[in-house]
Amino acid sequence: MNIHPVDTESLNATDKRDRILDAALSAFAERGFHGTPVPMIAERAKVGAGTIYRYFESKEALVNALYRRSKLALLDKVSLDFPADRPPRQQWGHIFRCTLDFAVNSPEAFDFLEMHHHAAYLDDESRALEARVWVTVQQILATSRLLQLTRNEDSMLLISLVWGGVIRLVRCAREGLVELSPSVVERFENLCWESIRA
Amino acid sequence: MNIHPVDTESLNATDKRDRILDAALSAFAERGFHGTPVPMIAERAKVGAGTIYRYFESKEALVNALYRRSKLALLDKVSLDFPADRPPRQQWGHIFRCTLDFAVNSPEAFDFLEMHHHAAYLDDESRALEARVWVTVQQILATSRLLQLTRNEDSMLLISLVWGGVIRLVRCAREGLVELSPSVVERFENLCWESIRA
DNA sequence: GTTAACAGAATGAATGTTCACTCCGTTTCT
DNA sequence: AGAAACGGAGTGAACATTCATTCTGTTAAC
Repeated sequence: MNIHPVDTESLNATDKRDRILDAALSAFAERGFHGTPVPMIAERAKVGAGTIYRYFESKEALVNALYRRSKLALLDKVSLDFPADRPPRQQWGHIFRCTLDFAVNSPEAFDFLEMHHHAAYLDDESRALEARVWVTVQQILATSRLLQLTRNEDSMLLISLVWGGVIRLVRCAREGLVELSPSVVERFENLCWESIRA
Repeated sequence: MNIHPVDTESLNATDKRDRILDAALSAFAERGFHGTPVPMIAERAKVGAGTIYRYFESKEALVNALYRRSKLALLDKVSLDFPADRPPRQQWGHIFRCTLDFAVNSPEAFDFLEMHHHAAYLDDESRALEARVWVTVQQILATSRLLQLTRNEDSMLLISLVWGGVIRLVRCAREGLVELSPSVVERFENLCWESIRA
């Protein structure tokens, strides 16, 4: 018997859907897709196991919804206030800081997005989103290359080096091998830029 | 009683053990640890499911044995003919080429080693091996820094950038976004070196 | 204003499936 | 022949998913 009044706000459907997504994110980021039982997600979300199936058709539909939510969260962060009319150096700085911000403030989402084996269960919509992001980044780099501000090198190689480096930096920070102090962040941003600039 | 050598016997056994490890590697690299049923490994290795338990105590013991075998394969490759008495530039080239060689010739082992979620099931022995490799790399970089041949920067940052970049390059190649031609390999090797040298 | 009836969201025990691992009859060695 | 290795059906546990039921907020009746 619950003698306290029920908070009707918290029973809002959107809110519950988000609770399930949040719970799934923390579980997947920690244990992977196959390593996470649906009932565990239900427990973390504090809902019945059956409730999850009111919001998502299947475990696979859930992980896809989560993937898109996470990817869009990062994409939106970068897109907001993107300095489209400033020099590539500033554009790079913006992307870099947004990404690190995201990694620090939403570590589970960042880890989840960088996990392997997404390919095995991602649906067409998720893959389309992935491709969209990729094309955007390449366009930015192509532009700065035309301006001769970055190296005259295959953009895939430059992106690989810098993006791989950022991901690795975050992982090292996660493992306590590096502290992401403002100084370290700034130095790494410069290090990356030095490695791709003309 | 048995006056015959047991060579044949043990060779067969070793061979079968390797078949199981090979099968596990291809399955784990493709589907992850939790996503791979033991009977699937047995089928790929063309042995009975029970036979696996003659060679490995559990699925977890199997993945640990596999992890160490894969890690040591890369480590041995780098250690063999390591140009310890040549300049850091050549040492880097050696590490880089060995790693790419490994990624190209043993793609499953490379992918498997770079997967997330090893932490969840790796035992002490596996983690000790991991640490050993890490320390070795840091020592090499520390030396070249003393010689003022690489940037006077936190070695963790330099390693993050370069190692992260290599991993990302391999993944891009895997996805068909880059072709690992000799020219690309050489250019990326130089790109990495440029990014860390003094 | 109070109560009864209703709609549909939520639940968690039940279901059928799949898993890691075992056991024992068969095969392969010496 | 005897021993060791093997295979794969068998086993209980854990899984994803379902569904009969409960709960809750809203409305209708008086």
